[in-house]
Amino acid sequence: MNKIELTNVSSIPSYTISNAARLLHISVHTLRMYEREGLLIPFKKESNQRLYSDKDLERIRCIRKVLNEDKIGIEGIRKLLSLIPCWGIVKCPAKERKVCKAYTGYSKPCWMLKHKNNVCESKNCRDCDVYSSFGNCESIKDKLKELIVGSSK
Amino acid sequence: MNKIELTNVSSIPSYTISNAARLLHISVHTLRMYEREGLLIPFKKESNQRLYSDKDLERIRCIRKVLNEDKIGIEGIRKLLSLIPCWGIVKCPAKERKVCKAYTGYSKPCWMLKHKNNVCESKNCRDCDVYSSFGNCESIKDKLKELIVGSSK
DNA sequence: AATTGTTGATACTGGTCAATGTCAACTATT
DNA sequence: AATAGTTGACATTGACCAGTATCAACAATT
Repeated sequence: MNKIELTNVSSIPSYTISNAARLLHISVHTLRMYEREGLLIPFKKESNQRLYSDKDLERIRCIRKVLNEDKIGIEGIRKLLSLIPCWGIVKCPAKERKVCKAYTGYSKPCWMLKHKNNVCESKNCRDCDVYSSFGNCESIKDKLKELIVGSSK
Repeated sequence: MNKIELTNVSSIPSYTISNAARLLHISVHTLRMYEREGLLIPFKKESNQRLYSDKDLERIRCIRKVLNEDKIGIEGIRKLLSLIPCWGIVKCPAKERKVCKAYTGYSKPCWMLKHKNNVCESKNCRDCDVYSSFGNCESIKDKLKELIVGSSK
């Protein structure tokens, strides 16, 4: 099911930053700003050049919808993202959780932190399920629904 | 444990709106605005007069911190509040969830909706644990930590 | 060689919105 | 009767910020 979604919207990073900006009708600068603010993790070549996939573009459209239509600022989005229960998604051990700022903190999404000595260390955040929880606009709550079953009656 | 917290900060509604405004150094108008925007549910007498408790004041201080320091707007707070997994807190049956806008929607906290034919119908939102999940500023994530245990290793 | 990319800094603009003020008509408290 | 509360509407203000623009120095792509 996740596999299907992944193939429906291509995750292959193929657009340069200027091409991506043209497709989205925004400036190159704005794309870099989103990245600096922690909302976006584009693919990077060895040369450090950014490349964007269709999935990235979808995420950016979502960011812009929230910013422009819902009138929620970048700081607000970051707060929303920091509510994503990464510990439940990547199944990090309770021992690691205790000292992890993604678990104990409240202001930054996990992928903005330097993760050392835990299950995330070897992971690439761009490809992580936690980061993708914001792939489309309602997905954070959908992820909560998945994780919190509550009464099964 | 919850009992202790409840008695530490009084939930007894004792301040009139003008007294509450004076204590918080804001205007009466602002208090009514927060209420209209769905961030606050003051106690109401039969005569419709609002009364605020110390717990209410604490919540309002939290709202103002998020608004003024974190620079998240009212709409953003509402989005945060609508992420509270009420279905896991009040243990509403799966059958009810399916047709409940608090579960299916993404933009309004449950207490802003008219709830009919479900477990919430008889409840007073002001006293509900869901509404209290925003009693202090970090409590939404803390509630998620409670509900999502993840790996128990 | 020319284009397109990278970094970081700095400054400006236009629009949005939290908050306040004020008006009017009414009701409850004291 | 006077005070303090309620509702709704409408206008204003001041601050913030998303987005753009433009520097400069440099590296990679084509």
